[in-house]
Amino acid sequence: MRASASQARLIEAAPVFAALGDPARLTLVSRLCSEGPLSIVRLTEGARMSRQAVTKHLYALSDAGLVHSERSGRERVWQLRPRRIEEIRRHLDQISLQWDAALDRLRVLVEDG
Amino acid sequence: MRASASQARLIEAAPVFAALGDPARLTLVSRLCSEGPLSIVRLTEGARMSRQAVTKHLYALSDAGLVHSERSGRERVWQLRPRRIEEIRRHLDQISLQWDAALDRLRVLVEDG
DNA sequence: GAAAAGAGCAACCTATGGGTTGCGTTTCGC
DNA sequence: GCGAAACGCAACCCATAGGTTGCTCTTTTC
Repeated sequence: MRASASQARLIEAAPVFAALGDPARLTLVSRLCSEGPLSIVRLTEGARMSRQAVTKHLYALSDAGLVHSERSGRERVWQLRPRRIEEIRRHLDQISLQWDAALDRLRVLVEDG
Repeated sequence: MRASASQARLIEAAPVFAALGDPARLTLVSRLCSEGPLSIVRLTEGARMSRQAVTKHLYALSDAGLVHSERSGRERVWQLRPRRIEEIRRHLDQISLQWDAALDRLRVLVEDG
């Protein structure tokens, strides 16, 4: 494939990386990973910030397609989006392959880390 | 391993994700991937911004350990940091494994995407 | 040795990200 | 039906990320 094509695909990943580029959001993702679907108040417990801040982070993750929410009674329950996350994984794998290829090429050029 | 341990490791990755969370920086990484070590003017060619802006992005990537530079005569040449990038790959793989485990668990709970 | 190429430094500007607070609205529990 | 719980909405605040411009300094080049 041409470099520009793989580059375009790489750049599409920017919003996802950006969404994951915040400790608070990574914490939320981690909790949804280990604890399953949770409401906002649940997610706010243990987080060192207000419910509104948590909500904003959740919508940021949602915009990147990483999580998904649904109203349930007076609660809104958030959970990971498996399919989307698998897509991203494949994306990362693809990037990794390109990196590997690039690194191999670079190792031929120079031999330091 | 305990959830808090894997969570701590995940959160350490935040600065790296943040560094990659910008289209301009992903473009720079991509170019260093496909074209090898490049000077600042080279990297500025084709980029829709000033040399200073490119420089700032390069130092952002450098702070995350993704690239590395060296003065060569009147030029400063930037390149990827293979070892560091491999570390990050292993990191991503680890995160992927955790995600897979979590997704398996979630699939047991609910059957939608 | 003078001009030009390549960078570094610093000041500055603006939009936005991350956070808060206050208040209104819906839903649950008794 | 009434209070409390869970949330949505909106305004606001502040730091900083991302970008520019202008000037200086060093290194090539001819």
